[in-house]
Amino acid sequence: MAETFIPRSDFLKVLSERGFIHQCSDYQGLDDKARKGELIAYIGFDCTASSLHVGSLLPIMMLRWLQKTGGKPVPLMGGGTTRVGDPSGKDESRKILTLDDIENNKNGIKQVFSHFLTFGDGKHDAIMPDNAEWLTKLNYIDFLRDVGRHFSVNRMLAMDSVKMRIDRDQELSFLEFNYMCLQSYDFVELNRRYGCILQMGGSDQWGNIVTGVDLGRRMGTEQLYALTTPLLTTASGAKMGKTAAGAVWLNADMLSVYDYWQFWRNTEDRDVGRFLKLFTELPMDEIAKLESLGGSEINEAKKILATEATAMLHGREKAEKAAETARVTFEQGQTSTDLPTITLTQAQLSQRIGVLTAFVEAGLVASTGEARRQIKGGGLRLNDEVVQDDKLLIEASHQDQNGVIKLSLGKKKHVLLTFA
RNA sequence: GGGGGAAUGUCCCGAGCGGCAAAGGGGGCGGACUGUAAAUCCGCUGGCUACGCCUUCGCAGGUUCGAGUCCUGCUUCCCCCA
Repeated sequence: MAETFIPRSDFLKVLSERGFIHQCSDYQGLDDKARKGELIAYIGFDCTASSLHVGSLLPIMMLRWLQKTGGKPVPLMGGGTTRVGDPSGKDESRKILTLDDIENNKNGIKQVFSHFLTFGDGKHDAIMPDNAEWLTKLNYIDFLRDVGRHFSVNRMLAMDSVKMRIDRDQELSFLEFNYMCLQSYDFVELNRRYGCILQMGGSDQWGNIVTGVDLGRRMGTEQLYALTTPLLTTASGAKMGKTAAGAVWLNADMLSVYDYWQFWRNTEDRDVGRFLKLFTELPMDEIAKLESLGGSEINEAKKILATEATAMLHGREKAEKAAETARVTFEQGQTSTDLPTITLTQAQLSQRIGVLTAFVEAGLVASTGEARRQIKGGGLRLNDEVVQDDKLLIEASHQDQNGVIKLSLGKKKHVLLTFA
């Protein structure tokens, strides 16, 4: 952010010292607004998957801080815009989702927000509109006359998201080309309906957001503002939120609390401080202490990061439990009964189960072929013993005193088998 | 409308004189080293009832003992000329 600008509002002060800010259309103007009264701000969320992943956490945290500093957060469901598809930052058009998919995705995504925001009818309570409410009612000719006339195709062509596609000779359909018009219109609509004056988002949204600010001016709203976050990558340059098993989902039914905790626990050293600021609410001086830890002591900071971040999403109790499970598993080398568990039948056990099948059932490997290869590479363990023989049969004698069998892939991934 | 290219292992990029489960990267996973980190080194990276069988190179046919590789038609994308 602008070096010369020193924010005075609580909202911008927090965001800037924690590293949330990449660009703002008018720091001073926004700061003044935030100081004067209640700031109403929105962030749009596309309904392209049935859960958000950690990549969306940054914007969600901004809404949370907004609420904590006296503003009113408006997470906007993109039920309408998702039917069009945002071309920003993508070099190929996305598959067109069916309305059913979008509706299902929306329901999945909604759940997450209640963990981070307080909803209700109060002044500072969050509200969650869906842009399908107004976008699907638009009449084409009316929209062109009232809104479309304010858009300059010349300028739209110059925008990064569009230009990139054109420069690379990649198809950009008229449908997608309209996305920014709809997003811009959302901003105006949210201003009219709720008095929302700020739109936030990732840095890839900058173009779409300022286009909305501009549209507001032309359509006679009060002054609107744009604020974006930096694109979040790990210190080694990887995109945030992708792991082997896929995305780091926020919904517990798609990624267990324990795995979520593990995701944060495995943060690179260099990222610990940055992540503590962005994804926890620990005070800055405490974070400063944690990030100054050197060598292996930084692991303590990682555990705190993991527990704090997990507590915010899944609750303190579950987070502590995940931390304890990890402690028992990694630091004492014991089998915690709270590790992810798969239940098979007693009948299956009595007929004995091939190791390969067992690891596939446990979800640790995708196929028996992969299990075979992992065995060759020494990557599979049964009750902490390296599996040598791919013909090994698992039977009752492998159960511990609690009737549990532990399967591991590598050193970090463990699944327990129980029998009912 | 005419001419010329391209589509490869369902993560991506990308080689491939008719014998190919298909070179090489990237990414990912596993191993070693560590601190559940990074860097580095090594291995693996179609499926299965597994010394065998099955399915893969845009789609559909054809030639051949044998086709990713040759021929025909189709689809999609790119380039040049109109």
